[in-house]
Amino acid sequence: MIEKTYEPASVEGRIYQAWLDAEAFAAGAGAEPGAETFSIVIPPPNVTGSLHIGHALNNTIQDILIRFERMRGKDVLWQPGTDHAGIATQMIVERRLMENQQPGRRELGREEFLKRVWEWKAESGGTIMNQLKRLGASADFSRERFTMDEGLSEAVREVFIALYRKGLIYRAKRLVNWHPVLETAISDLEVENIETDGKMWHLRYPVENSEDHIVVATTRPETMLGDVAVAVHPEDERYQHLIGKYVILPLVGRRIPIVGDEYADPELGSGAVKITPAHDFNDFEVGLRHNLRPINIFTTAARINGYAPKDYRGLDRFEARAKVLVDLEAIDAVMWVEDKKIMVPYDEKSKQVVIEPFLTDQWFVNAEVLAQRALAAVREGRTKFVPQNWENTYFSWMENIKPWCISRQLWWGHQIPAWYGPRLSTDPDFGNADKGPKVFVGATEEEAIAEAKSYYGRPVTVFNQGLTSGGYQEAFTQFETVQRARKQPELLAKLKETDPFAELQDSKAPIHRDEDVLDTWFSSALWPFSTLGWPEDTPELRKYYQTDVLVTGFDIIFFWVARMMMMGIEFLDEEPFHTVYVHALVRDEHGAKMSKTKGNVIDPLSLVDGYGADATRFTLAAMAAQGRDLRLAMSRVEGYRNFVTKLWNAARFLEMNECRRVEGYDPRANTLALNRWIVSATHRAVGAVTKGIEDFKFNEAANAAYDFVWGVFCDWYVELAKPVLTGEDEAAKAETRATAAFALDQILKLLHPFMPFVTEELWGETGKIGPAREKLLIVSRWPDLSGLEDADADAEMDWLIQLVSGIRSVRTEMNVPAGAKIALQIIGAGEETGTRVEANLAAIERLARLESVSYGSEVPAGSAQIILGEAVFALPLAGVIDLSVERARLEKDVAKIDDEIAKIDKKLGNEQFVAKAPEEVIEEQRTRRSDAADRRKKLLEALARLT
RNA sequence: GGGUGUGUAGCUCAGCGGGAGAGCAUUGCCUUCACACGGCAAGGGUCACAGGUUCAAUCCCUGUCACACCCA
Repeated sequence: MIEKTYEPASVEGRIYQAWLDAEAFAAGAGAEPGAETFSIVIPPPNVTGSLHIGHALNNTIQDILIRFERMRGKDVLWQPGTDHAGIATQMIVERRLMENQQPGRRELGREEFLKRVWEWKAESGGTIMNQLKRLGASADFSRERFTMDEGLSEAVREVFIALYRKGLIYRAKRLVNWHPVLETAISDLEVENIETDGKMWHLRYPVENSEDHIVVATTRPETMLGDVAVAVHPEDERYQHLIGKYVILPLVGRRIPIVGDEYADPELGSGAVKITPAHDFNDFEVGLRHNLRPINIFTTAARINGYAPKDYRGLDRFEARAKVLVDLEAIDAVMWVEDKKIMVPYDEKSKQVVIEPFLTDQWFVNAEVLAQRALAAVREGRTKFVPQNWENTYFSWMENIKPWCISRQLWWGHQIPAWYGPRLSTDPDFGNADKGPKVFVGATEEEAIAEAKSYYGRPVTVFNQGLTSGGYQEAFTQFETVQRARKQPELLAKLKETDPFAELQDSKAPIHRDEDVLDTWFSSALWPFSTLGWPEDTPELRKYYQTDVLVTGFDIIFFWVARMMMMGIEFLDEEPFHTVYVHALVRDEHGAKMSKTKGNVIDPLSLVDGYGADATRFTLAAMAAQGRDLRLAMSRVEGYRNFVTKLWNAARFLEMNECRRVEGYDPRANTLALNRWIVSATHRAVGAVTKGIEDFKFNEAANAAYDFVWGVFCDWYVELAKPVLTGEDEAAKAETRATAAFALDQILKLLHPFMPFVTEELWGETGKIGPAREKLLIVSRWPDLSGLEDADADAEMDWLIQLVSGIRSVRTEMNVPAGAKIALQIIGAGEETGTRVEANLAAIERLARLESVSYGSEVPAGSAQIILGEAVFALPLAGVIDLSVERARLEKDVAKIDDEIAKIDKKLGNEQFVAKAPEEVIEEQRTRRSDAADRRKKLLEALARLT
């Protein structure tokens, strides 16, 4: 027996376990032999994360696609897993250490610290995957991967080395976005520019050997300590005479040139700008154009370093600003100050730390080269965006792609497989500080040592203690000193004088591994193939790559889509997916972005707790219209919870009326129009839902299913079936029972991708009686009712529904008490109407609450009249109804029809319309006009009869 | 400043060249033998504004206004 109420909380866990026990999520589960594949890789969520509503939408969509294709018999893989979220995870663990008053990571050392991170990951890293399970995600969790797994790490090393050898990865000194608290480079995508109330200081710099001065404007006065030039627009007449002259930098005393550069905007401020290449991206470019050597005045913690005057050293950047301003005031160098809205780069996560453009040695991917094929793939349609307009976002980012800084000054991540050593004196770059040390890249230390040995032609020593501790730096310096000395005999002789063994000091070359790790996205970019076993040539890789769809939010196009495309094409010569489905952002009811600080976050798990996973999923699907944000209103969730209940109760009703599935039931053999119709209507619904999912129009699919199940099956089929089920005609009863059970089966299948739990539960319940179920619903076949359309039955039921609705409307408008049974008299019925009335007599009587149905030749006086087709359906209510009310009702109908006729006549009377509109449109208008005219005539007759 | 998108019923949103739709909310009736998380019925819209294209515009084009987001 189906329970009286459906309680998601008590059902969902059990059903989910049943799927797991049946291994229904495993790659290829339930597939037809030799079926084509359908695969999706999850965009890997952060291992530190927990499920938010965006994940819920993202994964609901993936699960709908996966369950749908699995039911269509495809060989399906949904690959789950998480990424290691370098910065976020390291921060969490460091914070935990601090909170527990344990030693920090530097005291612990790399190895011990990493042990702690792995411990934390083991402890709470599974959170988000477990939360996905509560949503009903049918990913193959037996294949769950993590970006730091050995196999995936091997993929990272392989890719790094391959790109390095191709020259697509290089090391360079560049300005990067620097996080001065974490002391690491971060991606430009992790920076959020926030408009802030700031100030613009106008500073006066004296021109050398002159009474003249030049005024520069800046929002960051402290960076003046690192100024190396002043730029003016080359065509700015005010300053042309100064180009080539020098100013003396106040407080510092440095003599710096005035250069002409178009970067200086004559309209802005004074038209002159200070140039600080080490601390501003634009200034860096200006510096390159004018061969200005950047002066970095900050330490990695954004304190003033030794390149600035003594008085400022050790101050942090904000203290330095205050002091610089005081000191400039003192020499009267501050001309004036204005308030100004300025864009300040903040760390995107905390929005607390101001990010610093910082000049350091980092590893970069030459993304511009990799981007070319990734761009072509989309331009040439091998990978499509849905909705298509997201292509523009992809193009604009890819076309303006910058070198991708992939090194991070962290410990948690894939340590860069690069070792450094001093250069040999024979090296063309020997002694060139800008070129940095000699680099050896290898998958293992052995490989790196081998590389180094062949370079040095002598043994090497590997220093692992790090640059700061241990003797590496010392050994490096000694090696270089000897190398330098070898070039100049007198230097060597001098060296030998002080140290007889000096020459031995380059007998062993010191090398040292890069301490830094790679950007997390470097490994995420490989996800579509590294999770399938690459670089091994595995069966899974051959089978499931190329994957089919990447489902993602638009904010992630740059993060994942672009990088996965570049890497997939580079290493597998094929795009990682043929379709990118970009879904909406979930906002709150009023359209605001959800955020913890605003406190308007809707926790998907609390929705699951309150309304059930099915209602939560259905809501997200039903609201996932393309190209629009999704405002989540609780009333909608509640509405779909009601839908789940409705389905449950309908199934319960069928069970109570012994609507069992029948072995060998053939819908083609149905005789009753009611049954032929519901099969036909189910066929239509299957078509609409199928098309919706295929086209990624999940809202259309969900609404089609909703309308059919509630609006057609429950509201009409079940109601119309009631008289049959309680009637005497055993054959009709048997056919209706079997058909109802059959239709419910199709409904369960149709709804399964959206509402997996309640449908699987009902599948089980209805499987307890009648023929045994062969398998779980999750691996059952998607409905195919082709050939079961039935236009005659559709027409008859449409007529019946119109008749019943018509009578109901009149009853209400005439204030006939709901409980009162009334008589119906039919006048002027043709043969077809007569047949239809007879065939559906019981249903008409019941649904319209009639006590009798009879035929007459005249409409009884004082009747309410319903015009349907050629016939008049009269409700003789003399004495009960108010004739003036009935007249008003009919007149209103006439007015409506008149309006319509007038509109059509206007069209048909327009010569241009008749001449230019397509024939079928004109024909349609003519048909509509004649139908309307017929109806109008009947209504007028009915009105005439009233008097 | 550049780009993208959105303005349709009180609210949340579909539709997007030829008959204005749904859910919720509202109003009235109904404790009818699955379901009050229900049933039946009803009211409610110059489809932001102004031009244009077209035989025909809520839908296409241009502009204006408003809002949102992305990139500088």
